[in-house]
Amino acid sequence: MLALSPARNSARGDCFDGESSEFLASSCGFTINPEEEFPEFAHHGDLLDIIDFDDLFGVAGDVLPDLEIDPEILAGDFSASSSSGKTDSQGETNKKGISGEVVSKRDDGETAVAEKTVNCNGDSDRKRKYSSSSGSSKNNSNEGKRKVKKVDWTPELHRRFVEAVEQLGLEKAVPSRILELMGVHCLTRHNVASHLQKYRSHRKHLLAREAEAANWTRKRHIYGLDSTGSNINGRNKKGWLAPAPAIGYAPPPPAAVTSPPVHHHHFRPLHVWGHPTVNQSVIPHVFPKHLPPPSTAMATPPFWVSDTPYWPRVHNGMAPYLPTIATRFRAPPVAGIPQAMPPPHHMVYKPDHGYGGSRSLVDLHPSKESVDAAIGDVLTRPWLPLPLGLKPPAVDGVMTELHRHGVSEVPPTAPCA
DNA sequence: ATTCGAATAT
DNA sequence: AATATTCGAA
Repeated sequence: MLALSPARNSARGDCFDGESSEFLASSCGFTINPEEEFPEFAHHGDLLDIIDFDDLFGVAGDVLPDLEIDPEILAGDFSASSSSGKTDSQGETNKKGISGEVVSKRDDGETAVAEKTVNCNGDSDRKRKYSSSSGSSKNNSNEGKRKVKKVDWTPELHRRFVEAVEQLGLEKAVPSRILELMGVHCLTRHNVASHLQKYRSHRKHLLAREAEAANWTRKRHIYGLDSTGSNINGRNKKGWLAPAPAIGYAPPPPAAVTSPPVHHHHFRPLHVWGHPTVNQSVIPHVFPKHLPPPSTAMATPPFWVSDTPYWPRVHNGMAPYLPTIATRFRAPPVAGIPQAMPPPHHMVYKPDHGYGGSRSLVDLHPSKESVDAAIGDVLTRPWLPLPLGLKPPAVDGVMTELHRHGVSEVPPTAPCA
């Protein structure tokens, strides 16, 4: 019987090291598009018969990764793989053993973590249905092998990715190291590199915009919204969270009054998208095998509600990705700004794949800096309306204070337009 | 020879 | 838009 595990990357199964696989398995998603990849079969229909789509896409639901099969693999051309065959790409290909077990053949030797046998076949039973019977035309030896074409970067995967990046520090966050730390066997260095590229570019973008926005907002926040599209939480729609300042920037203090009950988990789960905010001192070098399931992660308290650094100290050199303090500035909820209404507590996390994480209520509490800035603004431009929450002092109080300072006469008010 | 990462392709 | 592949450079 021919197991149909992909050359590398399996849709599910033990994509990760150790025990975490259960919940992470779902993260190991790849996509397959039978119609596209097996045109010839599509006509005959036997492929369709063979494949149990329900099984594939239905049951597992969102968890089940989509698989995209590489035609060449289907054809049986295993070794050649696709592409021009740069040494690079092939090196990481996992070949499937006779048993159907995937043998990792990564080219970066350093990996120790991941080598614990990556069996990206956890799902092999299901996949097997695919290619088995329809023999490959070219090379029967590889019958049924499907090369997974695309990796679906699920929130969990991304989380691991980000965590790895954080642990490494942006400087050292190169694909091979990230891969290592992630401990996801079904990924290749290329997969990671690609994701990294996107990740960086998103960040760059975000940072640039945020800096700009912060600037703008800082000056004009009394009037309204930040025009950037970033929400006040610093996360864009896609959830590529803007990084926290690298150095010397203390996280905002927890909100005193409004802060919801916060639980301090020692192994605080991470936000799915963007930068997980990990307590570096607690998180093991290797990704914890007992990472809590996504559901738990969603209830995660805001990053700064902990004694941990918001952002791992990063030495420099990665300047392009480092935000400035200004970029972290958040306009306080002031007059005219819709965000004044705090979100319900349950909105801490949004499990959609939309990469959109929302922060908890506490997150919205203006930082001291923000408040100071607001006050500063008011002092600078007293003619503008006061932000919500700021009340003018009572006349009596002012008078008293003036008297105390030796001012007994106050000129008549000259109403400003 | 390997790995990175920007550019480019799908 | 997301991911893969290519390709020059370190």
